[in-house]
Amino acid sequence: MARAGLSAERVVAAGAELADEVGFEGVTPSELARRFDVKVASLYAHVKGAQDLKTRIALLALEEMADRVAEAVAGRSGRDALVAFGDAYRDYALAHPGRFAAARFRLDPETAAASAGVRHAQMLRALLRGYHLDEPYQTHAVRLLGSVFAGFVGLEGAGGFDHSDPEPRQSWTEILGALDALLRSWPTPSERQK
Amino acid sequence: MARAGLSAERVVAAGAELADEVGFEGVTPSELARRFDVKVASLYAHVKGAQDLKTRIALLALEEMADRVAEAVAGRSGRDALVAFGDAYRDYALAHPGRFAAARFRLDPETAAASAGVRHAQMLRALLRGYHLDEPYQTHAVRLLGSVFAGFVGLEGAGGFDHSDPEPRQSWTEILGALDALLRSWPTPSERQK
DNA sequence: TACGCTTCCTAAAGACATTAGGCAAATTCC
DNA sequence: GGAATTTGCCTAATGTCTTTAGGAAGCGTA
Repeated sequence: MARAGLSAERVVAAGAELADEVGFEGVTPSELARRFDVKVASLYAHVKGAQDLKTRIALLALEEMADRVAEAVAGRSGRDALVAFGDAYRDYALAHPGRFAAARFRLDPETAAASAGVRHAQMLRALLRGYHLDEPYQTHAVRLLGSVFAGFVGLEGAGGFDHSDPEPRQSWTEILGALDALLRSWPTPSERQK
Repeated sequence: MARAGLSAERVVAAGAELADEVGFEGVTPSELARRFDVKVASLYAHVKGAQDLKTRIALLALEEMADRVAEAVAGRSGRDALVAFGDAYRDYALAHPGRFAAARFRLDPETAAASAGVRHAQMLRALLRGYHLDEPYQTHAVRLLGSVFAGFVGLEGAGGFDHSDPEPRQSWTEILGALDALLRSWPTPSERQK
């Protein structure tokens, strides 16, 4: 009885590949076992179950995204950093739609707190240092950027921009530029006086 | 053999209720049949299958959201309309998380084209008339607003804002205000000269 | 009242997730 | 190098879900 040479890492990595091919919801222990040419039950030696598998893929995706973003923004600041951050995020999602969907998988609070998700937030805050925002505007800005990134990329990936004309890429560039301007003037002078 | 009095409408409505209770992915023909105290196969007289059921719930949610937004923005313009739009959208998602998730269910292109999803885009464009943007900035703006709305509400609903301090509501208000300012100065004077 | 349409049923097949228990391959230790 | 142990993969079985086929009973209508 030859062994397939599985391991938790290989199973999760294959799950991530599978997600990119067929969508995150198509990632099932059964399909994965088929790809490894192994019986389903065998996977349970490496992964606790379907939930665990999805969670691990989500964690992997969060790590990978955080790594790419970190590399992209390294040595940049201000608008350059904003664009680098956004592009790294979006490029990852376009290249790995299933992993990106996985990264949006709901994790329980403890798992989320120990995930690379916190690095994402930290990097956003680091990016915003270049804009000299005081609290609570810094938090508002983190949420705004997170919302725009997740929202735009999610809609683009879901085909939400398929039936109107300019390339999504153009809107993306303009939006990043506008966000840069917005952050520079936030809070507005009139609000600063309060 | 007493009849349960089902119909496609009742099944879909119950499916929407169920989605809000247990999440959209928890909506299954089996669970629905249990709630109606009916055998699973009976549902197939009203709905083609699980996919059809989910699609119909998605369409219902899109309709409901569009109706609420339409009522909220009626008679308003500019910043008032923007805030009304955003609040109606967000309030709906908070009150009906399962339906909101359903509205983000991927529909095939023809179904999407015939759905209330197009009303959403039309209403955004109508809203933006108050900001006098020329193409392609109007499209960029539609995409920006769509991204912020979907992104913020999605993250909030997923608990993404649970571990930092200001209430999401505050960030939301500030973000809407900032978007209003952004749209007013978009494109920037320097870009207008090009 | 008898007809037909619709609603709901039983029955059955196929896919997936999960657990229990067994055997063989790899690893470790002498 | 061989024995002991750990580990990887298997068979078997159970329960859940989806879907289809075909039958019987309620409901409206002629």
